[in-house]
Amino acid sequence: MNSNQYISSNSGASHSGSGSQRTRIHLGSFLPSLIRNLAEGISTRLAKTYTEEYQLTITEWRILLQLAEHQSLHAAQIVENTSMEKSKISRALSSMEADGMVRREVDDEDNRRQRLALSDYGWEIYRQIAPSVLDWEKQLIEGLEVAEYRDLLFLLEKLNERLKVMDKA
Amino acid sequence: MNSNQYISSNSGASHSGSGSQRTRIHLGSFLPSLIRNLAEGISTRLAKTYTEEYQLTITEWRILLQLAEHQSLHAAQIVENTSMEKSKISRALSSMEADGMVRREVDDEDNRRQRLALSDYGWEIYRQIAPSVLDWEKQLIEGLEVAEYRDLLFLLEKLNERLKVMDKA
DNA sequence: CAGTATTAGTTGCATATTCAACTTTTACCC
DNA sequence: GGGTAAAAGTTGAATATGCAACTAATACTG
Repeated sequence: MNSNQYISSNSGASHSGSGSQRTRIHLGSFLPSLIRNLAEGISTRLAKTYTEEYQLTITEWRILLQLAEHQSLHAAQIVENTSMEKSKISRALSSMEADGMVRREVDDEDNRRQRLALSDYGWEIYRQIAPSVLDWEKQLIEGLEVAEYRDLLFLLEKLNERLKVMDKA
Repeated sequence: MNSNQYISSNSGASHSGSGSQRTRIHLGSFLPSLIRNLAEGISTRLAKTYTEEYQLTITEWRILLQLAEHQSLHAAQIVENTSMEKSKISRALSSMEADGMVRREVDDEDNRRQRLALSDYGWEIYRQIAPSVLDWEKQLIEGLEVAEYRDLLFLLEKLNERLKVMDKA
């Protein structure tokens, strides 16, 4: 890692203790904004890859990704994996089922749940979109050194874990 | 940085070249999803800090942040800084003005634009919310080493730059 | 095993968001 | 300068979203 620029922190130099004296937020180092802005920028641009040619919404695309990754899921697992509202997911799934992309079957083991899976048509759409999406991501990543990319994945994961811990507290 | 876990990359081991052979996306290392999920998780949880006690929407809060940071802006600059839709910002500003948080004056130099600024009341709200928001962020960051935090800021910035470059291409 | 609590998912409804079309003003250019 | 293009915001109308209340099923607990 070769970052040596000075960045003033929102949480103070000591990086420990509790109770914030400072009442001014510095956006240049305010994590929630930085991450959200970046996410929005990435999503918006990437979405052009698939919303134009296919009529997928971003939400549907994200669900498609989940189902392609795990092949069989319950809605609650998608909620867990994506941090999206369950009502949002419920409606998106209905729409995707109506379009024939998704199959839903009541789970034998628990009749409240339903087993979700991509249909053949769902897979077909996925296969058509995935390559250009991967290509776009590749371009994005080419802005980073290999080590930086690895570190980034590690850090994102670490923050996710942190979020979970904070939820419990 | 002490990340030594193996993470398979979506863009292939060589990390160079162009044209993707692979048609399967691995969510564990797919940057758009990882970043978006994290952003969503952070925003949602943090929002509880200010939506419950004040009736700010996330959009309004983000605008508040912008105005507190730059003290005088045009709407277009908020669009630029946040990647939000200009109509979204337009309506949020109207609402914020109606609530007395924001002042809008037509810009002398260009009558299409308007000079935006927080009112005293706007600042008051900001001062009431900022501490707990900073506190929450501090808790989040405490999950990282100091060097990791620095690296993260660096990487987020680098990706933003990369996005801009890609837009031009 | 009865009664209560939890969980999975859906839905009503109010609000928020998007896209495109529009107004007004400024910039460009011959 | 006159005419066209571009930019800053606004707005109508369709859609998406979030919250809370709801149904149905399972889990817990005495």
